[in-house]
Amino acid sequence: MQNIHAPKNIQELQQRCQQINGQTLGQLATALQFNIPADLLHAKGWVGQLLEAALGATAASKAMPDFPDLNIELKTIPINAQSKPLESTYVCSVPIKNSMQSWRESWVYNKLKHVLWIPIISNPELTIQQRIICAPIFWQMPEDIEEILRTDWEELMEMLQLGYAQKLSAKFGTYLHIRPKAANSRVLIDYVNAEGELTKIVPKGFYLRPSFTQAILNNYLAQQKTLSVSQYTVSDHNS
DNA sequence: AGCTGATCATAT
DNA sequence: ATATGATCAGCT
Repeated sequence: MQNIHAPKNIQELQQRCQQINGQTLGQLATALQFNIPADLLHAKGWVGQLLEAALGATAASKAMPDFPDLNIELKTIPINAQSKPLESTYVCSVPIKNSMQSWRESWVYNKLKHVLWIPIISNPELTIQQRIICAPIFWQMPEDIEEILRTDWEELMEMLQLGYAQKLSAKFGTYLHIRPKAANSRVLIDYVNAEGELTKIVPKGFYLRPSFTQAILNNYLAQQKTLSVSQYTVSDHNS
């Protein structure tokens, strides 16, 4: 596996997903000549970048889908052997200064409209190289889900526009919520609060709660499919 | 144990 | 500084 170009069509992308389905991250990293980090603390984006390389996602691009020609976004989901998401999913940064957009114009909607989810069995007791790539989930945002996301997004953006960023905690939002997104909490940007005063806040990002990705996984599993072709069968429910 | 706030690396 | 890719880790 080498010199991977951008997939020309969705069939080609599906084929590539099939080729890595069931492989360990160690196997894939070796094939792509990626160095395997000792831990993810100092390599938090490593898994995503490995999968990007394997599938021919356009690397180092900005404000674009991972597969621009196909208009598909790639997201890895760390899950345990019971197919439970272990983390939330980062979507994009929150536009603080921009004037109000409509939902359909928003970055959140356009990033999440078509997503290729790739679950990775990532139990903490598994070393990085032992972690297993599962079957791909090609997903298009259903209408009922869109309504929930749209409502979340509109409420969150309204709070920001009205100057209530300080009160806007991660507790708001059914599926979509807002959390800090910065190198650290000392990174600050300008923000006009509800009183019209110029203040500073930590840059923020949109994230999807684990309950959101759990619903996607459950729906997929309900179609009599398994997430992995390896000896590690995700559909086995125990402990 | 799950959630929320904080944090890490790299590229442009 | 801000975008990409996320996971860490303290607190409830």
